[in-house]
Amino acid sequence: MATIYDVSQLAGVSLATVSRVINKNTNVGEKTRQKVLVAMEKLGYRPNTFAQSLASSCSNSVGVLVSQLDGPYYGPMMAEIEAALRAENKHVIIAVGHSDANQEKDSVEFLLDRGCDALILDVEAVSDEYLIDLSKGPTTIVLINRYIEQISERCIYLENELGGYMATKHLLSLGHRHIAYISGPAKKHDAIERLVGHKRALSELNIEFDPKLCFEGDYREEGGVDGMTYLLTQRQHKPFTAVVCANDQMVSGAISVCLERGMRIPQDLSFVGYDNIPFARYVSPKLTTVNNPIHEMGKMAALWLLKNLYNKNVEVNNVFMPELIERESSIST
Amino acid sequence: MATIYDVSQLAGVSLATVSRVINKNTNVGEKTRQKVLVAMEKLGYRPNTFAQSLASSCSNSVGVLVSQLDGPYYGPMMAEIEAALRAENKHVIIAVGHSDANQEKDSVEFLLDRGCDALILDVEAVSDEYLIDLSKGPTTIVLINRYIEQISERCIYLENELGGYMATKHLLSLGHRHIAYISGPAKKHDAIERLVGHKRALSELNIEFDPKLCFEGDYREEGGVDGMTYLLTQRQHKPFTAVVCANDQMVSGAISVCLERGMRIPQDLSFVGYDNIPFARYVSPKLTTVNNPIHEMGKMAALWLLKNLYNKNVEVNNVFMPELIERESSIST
DNA sequence: CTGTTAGCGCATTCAA
DNA sequence: TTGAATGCGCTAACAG
Repeated sequence: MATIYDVSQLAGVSLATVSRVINKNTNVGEKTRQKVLVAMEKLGYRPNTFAQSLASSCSNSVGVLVSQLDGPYYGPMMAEIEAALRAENKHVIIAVGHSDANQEKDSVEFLLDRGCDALILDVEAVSDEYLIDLSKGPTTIVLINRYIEQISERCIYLENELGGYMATKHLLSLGHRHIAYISGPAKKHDAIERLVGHKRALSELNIEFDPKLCFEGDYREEGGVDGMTYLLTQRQHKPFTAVVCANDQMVSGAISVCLERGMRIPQDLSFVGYDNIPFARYVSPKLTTVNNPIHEMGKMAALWLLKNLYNKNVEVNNVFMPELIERESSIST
Repeated sequence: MATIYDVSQLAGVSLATVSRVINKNTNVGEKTRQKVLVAMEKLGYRPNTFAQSLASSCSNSVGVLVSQLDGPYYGPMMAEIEAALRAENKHVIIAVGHSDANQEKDSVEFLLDRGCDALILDVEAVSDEYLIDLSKGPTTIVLINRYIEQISERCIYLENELGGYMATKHLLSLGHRHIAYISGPAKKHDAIERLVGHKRALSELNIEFDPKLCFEGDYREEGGVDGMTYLLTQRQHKPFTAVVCANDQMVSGAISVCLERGMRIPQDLSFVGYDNIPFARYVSPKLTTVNNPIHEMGKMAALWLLKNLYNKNVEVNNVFMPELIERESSIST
C-alpha cells in the first residue's frame, strides 16, 4: 500500500503538501496540486484512516445505538442515517441496546472506545441523568425518540402524546365511547406518552379511563395477541366497540385473534394503530394509524450532526408531528 | 485521556509491559501484571483503538454491505451479525448497495478504505468475477445469499431453487394445475433460482410453464400489487387457481388487490410466499410460505469470520435448506 | 505557497 | 520476564 511518503517522493514535494491536498486545504498552488494528484493516481494511493484519526483525533465515524435491528421500525431509520452520513464520507458503526440499561451503557462505552466522533442514540432504559452527563462529555450525542428538557436541542422526537390523543380522538369522533387500549411497555417513554394522549382525549369528553380496558403489551405482534385475548375475556363485563394499539404490530396481532374467533373487522370492532409501518396499508383491513416519520427523524439526526459537529450548512428541526392516516380498520358506530 | 505511557509510569514498568498485559500476552509475571492492572484501573485507562490499529494493522472491525436496510429482510440478519461479532469485541460498519453495481463497488471501496479486517457482502448487482478478484485481495470476504463455485467455501447461502420447487410442489400436491408466478427482479440471483425451482416442479408433472402467467415484480408490496393486477387481466384468457410469489411482501400486495375486488382467499385463489417474514403469521389469511433462515445465515457469516479470520473455535456450515410452512393461504382445489 | 519537524498512542522487534 | 528503541501513516504547528 502506497503511503503519503511515496506520493511526496513521486511528486517531488513534501509530506505536508500532500497532506494539504488530501485535506482539500486551499493553500496549495494549482500546479503542485496537480502534480500531487497525478502521483496519487499513479500509485493508487488511499489514505490510511487510522493514521488520519490518530493524528487528527477525528475519526469520521458516528456510532448509532438502537434498541433492536429486527422489526419494521429501525430499518428505515438506519437507512436514512447511513445515506446522509455516507454522502459526507462519514461511516456508521452500529450497536444494539435491547432496551436494557446495562446493555445500553455497555454499547455506549463500546462505541466511545471505538473513537466515534459522535453518537446517535435511540435508548429507552437508561436514565435522563445518565444522558445529561454523557452530553457533557467530549463526544457529541444526539437523541432520537426521546425528549429531555435540559438537553432539548439535542433531541429529535415525535410528539407522541399528541399522536395518542389523535388516535383516540378519531375513534371518539366516529361515535365510539367504549374504547380499549393495548399499550406498549410501561417502561418505555413513548409508550407512556401515547397512553397519556389517549387519556386526555377521553377526559375531554368526560369519559373515565378504565384500567380494565387497558393492557400492557410489548410492542410486538405477540403483545397484540395477548392483549386482545385478555380484552375479549373482559368484554362480558366491560363492553367496548374499538381498540387503539400503541403500535401497528400489536394491531396486527390483535386483529388476528379477532378474525380467528369469527369477528369481522371493522364491523364488529374498530382498530387504530400507531407508526404507519409499510405493511399497514397492505393488510386486510388496511390499518387506520398514526403516522410516525421515523425515517425522517433518522435523517434529521444525521443532519443535526453534519451541522453541529462537522459544520455543514443544513437546516434542522427537532420536533415532528404525528398525523392520522384514515384507512379501513375504523368505522363509525 | 490516559495513555499507555501514563499507565507505565504509575505502575513503574515499561511501555512494552503494559502493552503485553493489554494484549493478554502470557509472558508477564503475575505481580507486574497486577501492578499494571491496578494502574489501568486507577487511571480509567482505555486503549486508543486507532493507535492499536495503526501499529498492528488489525482493526477489529468488519464491514457489512447489504442491498437495503429497510424492509423486513435485512434487520434480522444485521441483528445476528452484530450480536455475534460484538460478543468478540469486533464492531460492524454498515453500508448499503441498493442493488446497483456501481453503488455496490463504491461501498466495497468505502469499507476497504476504512480498514475493515473483513467484509460480509450481500450483493446482487456486481459480477462473479469482481467478487472472485476481491477474494484474492488482502481483505477476507464472505458472501451471503450468493453461491459462486470458485469461492464456494466463502458462500453462505440458501438452496433457493429447492425452495421455489417446494412452493410450487405444494400447490401441485393440493391439486392445482394452473399456477401463476410473481417473480422477483430478473437481475437478482435468488429470484432467478426460485423461478427455476418453480419450473422444475411444473415440468415434473409435464405442465408447461406459461410466460403469460408469470410477472416480474420488484420484491416489494407494490410489485405484488402490479403483478396481481396484471394476472387478473390475463385471467380471462389464462385461468389459474393459485399464485406463488417470490417473497412474502409481494404476496401481501397481491392479496390486497384480490380482497379489494371482493375475492376470497384462499377459497377463490391459493397463495404461497417465500421468506416467512414475521408478519406472515399475523396477516389474514396466515401465509403459507417457504422459510428462509436469514438470521441464521447472518449469524453463520459472522461465525465464519470468527473461525477463519480471528481463529476462534466454532462450527460453521455454509448451506441452508428451505422449508415449507403450511398455513392458511393455500387450500386444495 | 511550501518544507521541516515533532508527535498522535501503541505494538513489536531486539537485547538484556 | 522485562525494557529500550523504532516505526505504523498521517496532521499540524512553525519556519521560511
